[in-house]
Amino acid sequence: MADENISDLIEHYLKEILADNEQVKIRRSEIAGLFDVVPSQINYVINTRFTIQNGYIVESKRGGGGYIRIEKVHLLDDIDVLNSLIEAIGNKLSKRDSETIVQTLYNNDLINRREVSIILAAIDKDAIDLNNSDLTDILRANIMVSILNRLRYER
Amino acid sequence: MADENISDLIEHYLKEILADNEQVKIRRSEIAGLFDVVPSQINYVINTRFTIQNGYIVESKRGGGGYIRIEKVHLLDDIDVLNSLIEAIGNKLSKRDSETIVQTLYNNDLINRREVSIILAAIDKDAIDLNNSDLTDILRANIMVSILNRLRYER
DNA sequence: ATAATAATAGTCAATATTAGTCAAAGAATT
DNA sequence: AATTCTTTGACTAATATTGACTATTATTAT
Repeated sequence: MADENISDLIEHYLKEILADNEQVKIRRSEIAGLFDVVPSQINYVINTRFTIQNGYIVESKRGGGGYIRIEKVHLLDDIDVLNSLIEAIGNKLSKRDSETIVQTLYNNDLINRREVSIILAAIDKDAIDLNNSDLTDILRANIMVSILNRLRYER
Repeated sequence: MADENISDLIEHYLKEILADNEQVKIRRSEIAGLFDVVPSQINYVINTRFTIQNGYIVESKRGGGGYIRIEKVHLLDDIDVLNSLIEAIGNKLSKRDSETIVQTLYNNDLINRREVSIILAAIDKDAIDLNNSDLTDILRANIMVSILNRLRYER
């Protein structure tokens, strides 16, 4: 415990609060001041230690009264399918593969018919077409991964 | 929810009244005085939080006995809601407006909580960010319109 | 009636107050 | 030595707050 760096200390500080609460809402500069680090280090801690993979979602607001809120989410038990799909996607995804994935989700009862059509609408060719098929495949991958990550937990 | 900014407090104050009433009629300077802000901040709150997309119409009158009236709007049916939202989007859509739209869909029972989160995941900043904020707004608009169109006959 | 004045609300740009990004430098680990 | 992780700070972005100026409507005076 003695040889922790400051990012670890900040991480533990926040997780201690999260042990008793579903969420923690902070003012970035306040926490930075508390640990005597620059404010952007708080972002570093969040980006490296409070990711969705770890079961946290983060939202924030700038301007007066701004904040960062970290929320603990309950990761579902049976998410092997999702994890392997996310892994398999990588950074590009063809239309054909995306349809296969949606079908897999449906077959595994991870989404229903309505959700199928919402997801297909989101990655619809016309919606994400930018006259650059590489870019379209990248976007399709990003959007699909984002949705799959969302399906990993419930609130 | 103690440490919100003043604009949020004003928003909640008005929405609390609107929870029990179809409309609320205020004197701008009175509300400004109540929260100790300049009168034009009331306009800021209205312009950012009581837009037509959020299901409110606002009308006002100047001069003696002047007022601002905020009214909850009743769209006739689901199709109307979807059409007016699609119309309002145009070809670009900010993150803030997109969240308002999703909220409106939910308030009108057009989507459920899970669908809210799937849609938000689809238009998540990280998913559709291409280092070009104009492009991001265009993509967000495209995807949202695509989903709204799907919801028109998926029901 | 008309003109002047008072009493409102609206607009817009400047400023303040937050958080986010990114790349470089430094430290720790392999 | 190379690689990865941490720390820092300059710059950017988003949101809120403020106030000077403008526009509209009502009231009062002539």
